Amino acid sequence: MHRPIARRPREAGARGRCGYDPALSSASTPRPDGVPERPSLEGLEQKWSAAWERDGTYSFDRSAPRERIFSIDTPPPTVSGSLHVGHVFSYTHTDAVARYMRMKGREVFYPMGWDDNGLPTERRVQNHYGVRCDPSVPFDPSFEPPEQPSEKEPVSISRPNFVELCLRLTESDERAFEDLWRTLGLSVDWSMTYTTIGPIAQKISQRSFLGLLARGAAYQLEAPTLWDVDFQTAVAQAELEDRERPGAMHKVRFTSARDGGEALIETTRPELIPACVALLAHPDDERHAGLVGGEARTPLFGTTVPVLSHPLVEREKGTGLVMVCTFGDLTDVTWWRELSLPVRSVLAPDGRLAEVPWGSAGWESADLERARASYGELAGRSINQARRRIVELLAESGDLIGEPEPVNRAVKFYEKGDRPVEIITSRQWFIRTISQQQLLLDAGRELRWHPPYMRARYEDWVNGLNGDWCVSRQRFFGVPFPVWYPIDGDGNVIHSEPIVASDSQLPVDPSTDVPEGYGAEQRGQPGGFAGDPDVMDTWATSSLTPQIAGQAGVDEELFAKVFPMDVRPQAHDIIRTWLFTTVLRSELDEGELPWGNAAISGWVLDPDRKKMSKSKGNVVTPMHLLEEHGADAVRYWAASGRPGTDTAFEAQQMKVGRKLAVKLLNASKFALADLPPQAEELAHPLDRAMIARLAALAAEAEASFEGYDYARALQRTEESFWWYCDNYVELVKGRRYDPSPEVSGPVSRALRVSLSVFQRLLAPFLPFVCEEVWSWWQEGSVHRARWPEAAELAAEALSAEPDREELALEVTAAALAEVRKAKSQAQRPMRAAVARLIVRDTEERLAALELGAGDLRQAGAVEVLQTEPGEELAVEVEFAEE
RNA sequence: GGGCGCGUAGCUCAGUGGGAGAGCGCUCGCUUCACACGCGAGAGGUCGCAGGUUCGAAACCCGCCGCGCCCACCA
Repeated sequence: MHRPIARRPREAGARGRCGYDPALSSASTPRPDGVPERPSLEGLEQKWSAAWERDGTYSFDRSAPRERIFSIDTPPPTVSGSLHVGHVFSYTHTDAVARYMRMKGREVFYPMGWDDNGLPTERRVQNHYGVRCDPSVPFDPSFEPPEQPSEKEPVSISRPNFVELCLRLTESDERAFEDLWRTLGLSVDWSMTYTTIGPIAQKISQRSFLGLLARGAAYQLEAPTLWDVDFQTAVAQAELEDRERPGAMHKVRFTSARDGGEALIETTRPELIPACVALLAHPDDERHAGLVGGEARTPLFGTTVPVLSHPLVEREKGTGLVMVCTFGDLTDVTWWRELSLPVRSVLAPDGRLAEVPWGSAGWESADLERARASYGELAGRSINQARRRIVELLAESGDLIGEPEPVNRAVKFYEKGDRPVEIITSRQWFIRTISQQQLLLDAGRELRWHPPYMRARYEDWVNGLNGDWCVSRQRFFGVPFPVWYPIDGDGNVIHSEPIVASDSQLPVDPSTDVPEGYGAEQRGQPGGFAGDPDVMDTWATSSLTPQIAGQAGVDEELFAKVFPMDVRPQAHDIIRTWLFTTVLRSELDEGELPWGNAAISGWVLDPDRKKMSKSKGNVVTPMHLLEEHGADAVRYWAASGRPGTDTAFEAQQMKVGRKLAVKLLNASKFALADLPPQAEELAHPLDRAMIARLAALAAEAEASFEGYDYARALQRTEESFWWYCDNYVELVKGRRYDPSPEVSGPVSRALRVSLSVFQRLLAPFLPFVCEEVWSWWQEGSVHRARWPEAAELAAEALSAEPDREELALEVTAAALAEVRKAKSQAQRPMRAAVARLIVRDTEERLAALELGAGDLRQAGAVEVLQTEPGEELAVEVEFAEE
């Protein structure tokens, strides 16, 4: 039995009134004739970034109350490196969240910093200007770099002059970065930028250091320190990385001092035999029980060393007997400390074996002449040269047992270095971390991590700390330690009694500034003073970015408004450095977390899933990308990378993003161009169902953003938008063009409301195209419009039978899809007329379909629509004669 | 050695207790009155392997395999 469906749409159901969102109600203002004939993405970046700058769209209003402010501890990119796709990727994530928060009514504190201090800049400046920093050279206010830089004979200049050149060079880098960020559409307030070498950063960094010093949380110590022999500076545990290097295991004979018996050890570092201070066995190792407690003699040098036991010795390794040197690795440091061993150091800071005073205290030998002769073969040589030579000497003396056995082993390198780090005793500044471990673990648990599993990396790191944080570097372009040391009458520098800078002096450079109570002429003189020659580790300043951006101690009112910050966005590879040190400094200085949330982003991998890096030659320059695909398209790709997840670089995804942007242009044009006046309320069940769906969508996108899951918000919104274009828009076309205002008025309203929602939901991701389509019909920036409220949309869509209407939308769209399928399979055009359409489905679904029947007939060009009960949706299509 | 994450269509990925999905790519069709930077359709999967829990598992539990990363060791 065929049952025709009534053609007339049902009367509108009951609906309630509610307070309107300003953006919703502004849709009722007369439409300006702002819809272009051929909408295009071309030039939107320039057009809108200029407009945003002119209108101060993103300027931070510091008069906002504290609870409304959302503050972001933006990562300051290293300006002396070049920008790469990874930057674009992660900064887009932050920007999407910032834009969401702004639309939610938060006043967003979103500054930008430039990390310009540190080694990378130093190296560039040295090469670029042909200069070399020498802190002993006096400041020359009129210094200009040579016109023809000479690499062979660099000009020695003072630290302030050197720093000035660093600033000059980084300034142009910073402009290039800002250009890129503006083109990408970061909603940063560009009046709030800072640099990590600028006076405010220096002042805050030095003041924090002096506070730590006064409270005993910073101290200096002459101690074994990780050391890079090329840069000749101390480095920190956090700056180390493992690299696989080939080496060789050498079996070497020591002799028992008691009976001349053999004591065999295995080592990969035979060049350190002259630095040997003990042999160790495991306490339970029967094999060496006879040796423990006695003494042994080193081969070639005849030094007498104790044989001791320690539980850290591994019995299975080598002979079970290990030589302790000062210092071969970090385990040596542990043994040296725990067993109170002496220091016998052979390695100079430049990575060569130093001259040592054989015969004097600590350098006694059973055969001094031989020790001197053997060591004479090594002194002055580099580590590798010395190793080769001592192997020859050991072979000649018969103390090398068998052939060296090649092994591949992981060696620790300074991450920017070319040779393995060594451990050298020197005087350095430290900040206490070991005594803070529990505090730091508690802080890590209090912090909300996105995604949560990233906390594990932090905890691993804190639990694995093996020494306090060494913060001094024997470099120049960094923040100096604000201390001097008195020089006694005999010319000795008294490091134990540092003269600290007064707070009003900050920032100071002790290499040129003079401590209070002294005159400049007393520098370096007996009875005078000497400036601390070192600078701080770059992380020692970067760890204060919340204080620097918020201008702690400089603009207290601002700082109180933005600190603690809401979120720290950063990549996972610097959890152990930047994140860890920032938590540490904030806990030490402020006694609280620096931020409530840590939003951790992944890396960009090349299509072969390798990390993109300059050395692999697989880096794509970001400006080129933006020019080729457009900023919105690139942002789309970036925003589809989930928090914390490494994402492959995919130009194809950018093309998809561009399609989405174009679709939004065209859908907006369809909805808005020559749109009839809107009615006061919705009238059609399908319209109400669509708006109800949008209410659910807005709620889901909001929940995702609140959990920093911008990717899910984008995915759901995009999915919904395509469904809307392909189904809803097709279904309502007939009513939209209907001459009767009774019909076109309500659908006009539905289109305005729905378009307004999509334009706003997509605005955090596609800021340029969304601003463009918003400008066609709305006042003000979409980026200052209010986020669509689910409750208001639900009220707009209020219906007497919401379930049936929702089902109607679903079934009608599904039936339309079936009609399209039939046309496609019959290879007919979509506008081909259908003489008769029979829809079979369950009773409930057919009852719902009644509500959408008019739209279905129109959209499918169906002349007669009939329904029959069935088990699931099926259609029968009779085409009209052609 | 410890930990974290991942393994779903050719590719990139969503789906976390009840119909195996999206986009891209591929194939076929369509000048459709917002859009050919378009529209419609189709093919394509033992959801890493094995066991368990459950009426029911891609999802939950146990084990294994593979990939990536972090930490530790690195005499």
